[in-house]
Amino acid sequence: MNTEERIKKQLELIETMGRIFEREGMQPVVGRIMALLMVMDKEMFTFDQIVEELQISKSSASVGLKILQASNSIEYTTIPGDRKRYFRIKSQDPLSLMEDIKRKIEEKRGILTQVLELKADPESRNSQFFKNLIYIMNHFLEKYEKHKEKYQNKG
Amino acid sequence: MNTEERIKKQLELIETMGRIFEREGMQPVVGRIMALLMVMDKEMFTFDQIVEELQISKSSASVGLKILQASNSIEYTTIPGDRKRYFRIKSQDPLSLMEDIKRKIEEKRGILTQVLELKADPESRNSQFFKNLIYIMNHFLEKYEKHKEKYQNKG
DNA sequence: ATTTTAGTTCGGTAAGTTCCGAACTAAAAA
DNA sequence: TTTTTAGTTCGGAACTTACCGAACTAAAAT
Repeated sequence: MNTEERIKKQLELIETMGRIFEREGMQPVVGRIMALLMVMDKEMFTFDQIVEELQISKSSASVGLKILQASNSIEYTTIPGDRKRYFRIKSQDPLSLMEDIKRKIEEKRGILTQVLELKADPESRNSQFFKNLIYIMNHFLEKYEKHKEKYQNKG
Repeated sequence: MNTEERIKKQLELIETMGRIFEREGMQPVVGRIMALLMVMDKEMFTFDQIVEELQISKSSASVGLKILQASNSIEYTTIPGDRKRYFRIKSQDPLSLMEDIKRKIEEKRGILTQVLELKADPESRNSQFFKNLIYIMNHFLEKYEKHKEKYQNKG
């Protein structure tokens, strides 16, 4: 694959990823900024480069970048003697991805526990189903913790 | 806690759960139908009972129930000599919850793999970060499979 | 001192979503 | 045969979101 082909595919991937981020609740422009910062060979973009590359307004870029910073997804560095901000994705601890998933499972478990506590009949069809769900959630959360420990110790 | 208190809390929980489902992409009415079928002591509701209980229009109920059936979240039974449909949540295999999570991780891994393949420099900051993410995803997917097997064998 | 750079903030608009009521249908009951 | 029941479908109103352009600001360059 030559460079030209590669760049074309990268641009396509930005659209695809943008839609995935959108499905997860980001607004379209925000998702595409995130995707841009992830896929291109250049990994630091200035405000104007983002505006130019994605063909969006300065205001959308400004708001979008603010949202991504607030959600801890990107950061910027500055170069002395250069007024521009250079934006890039924030490379957090890779485990934080798994921690997000864990938190979501815990949230669901919390809700199901409340539902169960409020049931008149703890043996009803739904009660039993929810007990099962909670059981499996506990099982996997437990296993997850063990593997996290191992992973952290080994590095 | 007496029955009255319990029912009041159940109604509150419907609102809370509705908002959680909303955050996950359901439209408000759909989320509240789902929550209703989950939390109340009665676990089978007719169309009219849903309309009445949630104070929504018949059209919203009709569309909402169709969406929930299409997404495999609810089902209905009928009673011979009774024209009404009795809707209830579908209690799938509890593992399917974990399978959903697995699929999402796999999807993300697929995208990151594509990103990585299109990078000019496979040792760039972002490339390295993505490699790390993919590594940890693989690690946990592998462990997940093992535990699933164990769980299925034991029951 | 004034112009340029690098953004931010505000107001409005276009598009999309969500929901409702009214009119409809198909089957069962009267 | 007419009426009732149990929904469905359609069109549009009300609201929300997503984005833009224009006006603005604060710092740096000229």
